[in-house]
Amino acid sequence: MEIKKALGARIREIRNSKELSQEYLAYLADLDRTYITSVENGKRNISIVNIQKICKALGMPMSKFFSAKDFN
Amino acid sequence: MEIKKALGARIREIRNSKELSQEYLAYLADLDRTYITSVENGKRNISIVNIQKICKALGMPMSKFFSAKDFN
DNA sequence: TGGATTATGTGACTCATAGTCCGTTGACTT
DNA sequence: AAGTCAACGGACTATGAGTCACATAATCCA
Repeated sequence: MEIKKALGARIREIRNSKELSQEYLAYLADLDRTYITSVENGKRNISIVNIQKICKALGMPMSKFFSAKDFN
Repeated sequence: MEIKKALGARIREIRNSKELSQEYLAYLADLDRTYITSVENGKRNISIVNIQKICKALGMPMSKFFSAKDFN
């Protein structure tokens, strides 16, 4: 899968597993709700700083975030 | 360590272990030579597409790239 | 049924910065 | 001296960050 889509899908997967809304995740990560939407839908080429923000908000270290087989 | 610096240090570590010059890595990754310099020195907020390009050029899956303890 | 709320998606926009391309400098090597 | 490598700077263009108004669909409940 294309990397932006893989990353978005991974975020959505974790967010759903924790039963967080996009809006609440956005609040936790200090990002805009619509920005989270577009990232999850693979429309943004997100940078490392925002990846880290989202990982922190999801309560997951980046090492674990990227340990999914999508990133092999 | 701050994320941009950690990521730059990680790239440099792997690049050196493979004995590649910045210029040759830039060529492999289809990026600019001066850009690799600034990324390695933690000055750039690199995006996921370019992280993937560099990982491919280094011959390392992103999952392994981020498995270093710097990213916990 | 209909209106209120919640969650998500989209297009368009501004602005800061990502990223390129030119060249220079200094350290090290042969 | 000449070559390689890393770092840096200026000027430039491309693009990501961040936000907004608005749309859609689902759910709940009066």
